[in-house]
Amino acid sequence: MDERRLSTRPTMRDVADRVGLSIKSVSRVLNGDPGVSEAKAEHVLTVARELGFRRNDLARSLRLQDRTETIGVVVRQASTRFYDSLIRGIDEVAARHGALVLTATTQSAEREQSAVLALSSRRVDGLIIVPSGEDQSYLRAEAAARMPMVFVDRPARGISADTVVADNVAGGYAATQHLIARGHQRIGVIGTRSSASTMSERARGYRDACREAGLASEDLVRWNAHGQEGAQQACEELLGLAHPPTALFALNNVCTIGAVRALQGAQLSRQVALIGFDDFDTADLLNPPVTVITQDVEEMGRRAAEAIFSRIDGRPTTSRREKTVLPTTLIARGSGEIEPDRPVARRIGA
Amino acid sequence: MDERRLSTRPTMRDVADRVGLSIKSVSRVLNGDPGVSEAKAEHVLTVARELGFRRNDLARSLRLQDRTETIGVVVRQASTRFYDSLIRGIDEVAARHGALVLTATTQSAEREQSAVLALSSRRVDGLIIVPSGEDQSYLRAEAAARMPMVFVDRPARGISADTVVADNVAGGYAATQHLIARGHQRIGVIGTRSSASTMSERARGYRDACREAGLASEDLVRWNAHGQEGAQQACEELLGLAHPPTALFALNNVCTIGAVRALQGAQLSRQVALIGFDDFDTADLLNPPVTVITQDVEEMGRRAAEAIFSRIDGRPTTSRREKTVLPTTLIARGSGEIEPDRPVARRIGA
DNA sequence: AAGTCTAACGTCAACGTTGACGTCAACGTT
DNA sequence: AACGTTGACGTCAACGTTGACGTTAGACTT
Repeated sequence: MDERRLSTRPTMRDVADRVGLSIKSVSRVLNGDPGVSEAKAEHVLTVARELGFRRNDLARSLRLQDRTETIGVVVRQASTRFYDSLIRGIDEVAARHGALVLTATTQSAEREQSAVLALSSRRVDGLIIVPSGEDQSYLRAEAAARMPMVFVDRPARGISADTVVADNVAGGYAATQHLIARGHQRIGVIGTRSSASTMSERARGYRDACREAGLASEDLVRWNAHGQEGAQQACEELLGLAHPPTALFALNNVCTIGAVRALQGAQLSRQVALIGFDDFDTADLLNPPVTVITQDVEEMGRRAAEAIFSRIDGRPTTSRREKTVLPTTLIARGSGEIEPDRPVARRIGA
Repeated sequence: MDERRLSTRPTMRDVADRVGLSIKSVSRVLNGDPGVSEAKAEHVLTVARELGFRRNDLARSLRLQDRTETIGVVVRQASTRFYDSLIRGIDEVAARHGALVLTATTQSAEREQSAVLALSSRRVDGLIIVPSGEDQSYLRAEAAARMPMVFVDRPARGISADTVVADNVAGGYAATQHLIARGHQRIGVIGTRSSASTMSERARGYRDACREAGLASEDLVRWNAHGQEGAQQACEELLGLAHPPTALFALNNVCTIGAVRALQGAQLSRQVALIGFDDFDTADLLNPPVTVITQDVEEMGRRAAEAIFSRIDGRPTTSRREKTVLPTTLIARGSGEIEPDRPVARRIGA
């Protein structure tokens, strides 16, 4: 009764044979196109259901030269909260456009390229990329073919495209000024890679604020603090200096958590101020609660998705690249409001 | 010089025309097949690069009936940490098999089906699903077509397939017993949906332990604590009872964080014990540090991916379904070791 | 009665790629 | 000199689907 090859999915051909119609009529029914009698249409649908027919969208989008109704997202698995929120924002907009969001995650910067190209080979309608590699010029071909692309969190290098980023410089500046305003003169900084633009911009904001206040800064910046352990060690090193900083600025949330760990370990949570870049779930539950600079990551996702769809829906890919810069906000919770221990003489004077 | 239609990607045809070879020879070169002279092969590669040629994998896998070298993952965006770790585990194994992992996230249980079917229509080689809907019988067609499928975290309903889950009952039992051993007799439970098997199994472990110890339990279980706010409210309600619980068991990490918030708000963090199911980043930094039952989510991802690939690589999809149950571990950090306030009389007696 | 129209179908070719198989010239063998 | 072998190509058909364009038979017009 069922002579089809095993382990192969039924096609319109199979449905058509069973119903006694041409494959084209089946296609019509399944796409809701007119030109098939009510009765036969009904029959087609029944048989399709019975056979477990699932239209092969690969073949479909091969034929219909245009849309696959799919957008690709490429992110590196690293910072915790970022990923979730970003996708949520993208999903929200994509759902409104009836598109599917497929995310490819990469462990390393090197695999970014293969993930991106794999999505491109699958002919997604657009790409949202959080670049982690040093160079995105491998996307020149896609750019030439006018594939809509948006870079999020950091701008691409070696290629020009729409970009959605947070105002990292302003965030770094705000954090630093907040600390300076409370009397801190020695502010330590912990970051991962100085080559990442997010990191270097946050640090630039820090340096700008320091310079404005007439503070030296460079000797208190520690790069290459990878993972929570790395960040913790970097903090411990800073705290162990002859002239230790009285405040810390952690450039992302992994660093922030490492810093909290270092401060708790050294029993200094209540003496040394801390501000972290990017909020995290339990920031308000720690002791003291952690003051942070937040970026609205979900909004970044929404903006990126909107940019993609506006390109897909006609805005020419050759038109001027847009760079969206989203503001950051300081949320004071306690750790950033700790004042430096003042010299005894001045304390008496106060 | 460049007369191709705008905004269309170059195909092997374009490369072939430029080189003056047949399309088949180009295909050979691009696949590293033999039968093309060194010199021409070189030329083909150069031209392909110049034109920005990217093989259309849709067409390729349409032709080669077999693999797309892609596996699909469908998860619901909800619990924080779970997602990241799971994908990391899956990615690790997939990378070893040279496959791409494409993740579709869904906001709601209703959209699970459309995401799964979209991946199926794109002919992924296998599906890893964290079911959130109530029923997965919509996958019958895929099962009939022997599409490899693995369900993670919860078993599917309405269809049988390989499954990878944590030992939720044992975890719930261990948490409860840990509290009972420290003298707690009234243990409150906060969970989201009693209909989710993870939740109900953890609660079953709790009830088993209570029954064994001769404790009543049911009136201290609070369901439908959605989101951190919901969990916080549910806890506050429990703590406000005439006979409040002396310990809390939060059934997932969102609930745990809500519970911490409630306890801190009521200044009871050091009086009421707390154990959370599933670890989270800052659990050891809270005050007191939070005792948790951990499940190795990354390992769940690895096992699921291994199961998928073993099905893809030949293990017949008709062979017996395997259910992998991973152990859970209790990590004592402080919050779970708080003892109940004993009545004065007994305290003197001790 | 011949013509026009329409609904309900069908045929064909094409999307981009690759397996199966064919052609042809150059070469080595006996 | 006839034969087989080999390397370097090319042709064709097919994967599953759909747009463009037939082909019928019946209903409706004049």
